[in-house]
Amino acid sequence: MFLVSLIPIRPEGSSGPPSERSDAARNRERLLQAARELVAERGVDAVTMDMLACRAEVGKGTVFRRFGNRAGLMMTLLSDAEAEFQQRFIFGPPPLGPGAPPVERLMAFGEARIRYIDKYGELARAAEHSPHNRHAAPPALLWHRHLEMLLREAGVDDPWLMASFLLSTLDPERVLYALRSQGVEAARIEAGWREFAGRLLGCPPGAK
Amino acid sequence: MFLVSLIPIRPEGSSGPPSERSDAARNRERLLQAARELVAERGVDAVTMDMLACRAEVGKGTVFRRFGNRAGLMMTLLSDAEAEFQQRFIFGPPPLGPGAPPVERLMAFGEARIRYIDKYGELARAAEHSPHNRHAAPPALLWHRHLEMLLREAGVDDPWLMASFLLSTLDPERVLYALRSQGVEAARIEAGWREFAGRLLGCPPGAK
DNA sequence: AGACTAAACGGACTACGGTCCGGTTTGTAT
DNA sequence: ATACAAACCGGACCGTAGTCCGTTTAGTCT
Repeated sequence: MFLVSLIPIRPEGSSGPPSERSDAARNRERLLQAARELVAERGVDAVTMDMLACRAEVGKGTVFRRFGNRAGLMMTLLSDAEAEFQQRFIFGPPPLGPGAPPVERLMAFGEARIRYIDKYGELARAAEHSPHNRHAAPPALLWHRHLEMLLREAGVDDPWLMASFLLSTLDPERVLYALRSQGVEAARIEAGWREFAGRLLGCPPGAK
Repeated sequence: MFLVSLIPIRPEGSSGPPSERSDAARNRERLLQAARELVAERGVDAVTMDMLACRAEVGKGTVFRRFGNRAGLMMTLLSDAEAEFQQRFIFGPPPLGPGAPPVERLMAFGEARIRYIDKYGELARAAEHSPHNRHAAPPALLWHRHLEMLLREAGVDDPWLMASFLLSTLDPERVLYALRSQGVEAARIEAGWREFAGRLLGCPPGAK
C-alpha cells in the first residue's frame, strides 16, 4: 500500500498543471456519487445543492467551487454521455459522422439529439438551465460549430444564423414539453425534424 | 362625491362576475405604476418583487396574488403591446394580416416578432421566464395556433410540430442572445428568418 | 346605522441558489 | 522533522421568488 504512493501515478513531467490535491479528488468523487444517488432516488428536479452537500458530507462552498452552479453539476453528470455523443457526430460512422452528405448528417444530428433528450430528460434540461451563459457553454458552442459547418457545406447563406435557428429547435425544454407535457412520441418529433432539415436544404419533400 | 357612489359605475346586470373591489383596483393601479417606474429607473432585471411591493406601499402577498409570479407581472406590463401585436397578425393589413399567401404571412410574422423582441428586450424575456407553463401561456398558444394555421394552409405535414419548431426559433432568450451578446443586427436576423421560412415552404431561395 | 361575509391585505416565513472568508489541510522545500 | 504557502474546506450569510395565515376592509343586507 505505501509502496504504491511512492510511484508517481501521473508522471506528467514538471510542466503539467499542478495536479489535483488528494482531498479535492476525494471530495469530487464523494460529490459525484452522492449526486448520482440523489438523482436516482428523488429525481433531478428535487435535488437541491444543500441536500447534495449534506449527503456528500461536504460544505456547500465545496459544491459550488467544484461545479460553478447547478447547471454545471448536471452537465458533469452528463459528461460521459455528452462526450460519447460528440464522438459520434465528429468521428463516428455516417450518416451522423463524416462521409454522408450534409443533409443526411443534419437529419441524423437532430434525430440523435432528440433521442438524447428523450433519454436524459430532466437532466439534459437542468444542464442547460444556466442563468446567463447557456449558449456560450462548450458543448453548445461545439454543436453550433458543427451545424454551421454542415450548413456551409450545403451552400446555405448565413450558416451561423441558420445553425442558431436549428439549435433552438433542439432546446431540451421545448423538446421535453412536446414529449412529456404534450405526449408526442419521440419518433414523430424525429420524423418532423428530418422533414424540417430536408426542406431547409432543398431536398424534395417526399424523399426519404 | 357621495352622489357618484349611488350610480352604479359598471351596470353589467346581475349575472356579471362580481366586479373588482375598489381597494383591489386602487392597489392594481399603484402596482402597475410603481412597476413601470422601477423598470424605467433600474431596468427590468434589477426589479425585485420586494422592491415593487415596497414602492407601491403594498404587501408582498398582494403583488403575487395579482400577478401570480414575476413572469406574470412582466406579461401584464407588456399586455398592451402584446394585444396590438395580436391585432396586427389576426386582423391587420397584409402581409402580416389575412390576405397574403401563407409564406409571406409567415415571413412577416417572424419579422414582426423579432422587432418586438428587439424593442421590448429584457421585458419580453422576463415575461416568458415562467418556471413551468411557459408554453401553455395564452399568448404562446395563440402564436402557435396562428403558425399552425398558416402551415396547414401551405400544405405542410404535421403543422403542429412545425409550428413548435418555428416558435422555438423566435424564443426571446435566443433572439436576445444573438442581438445583444453576439451583436447581430436585427435586420440580419429578420432576413435570415425570411429565408428560413421561405426555404421551409418551398419557395425558390433567391426569390425576394 | 349595524351586522355580516367574502374578498383582499400584509408581512413574517420558507426554500433555494449562490457568495464570502477565516480556518484547515496538503504537498513541498529545507 | 519542521516550516511554509497555496490550495482547499465548511458553513454562516445574503438576496430573491414564492407561500401562508391571522387580520382588515369593502360591499351588502336588514
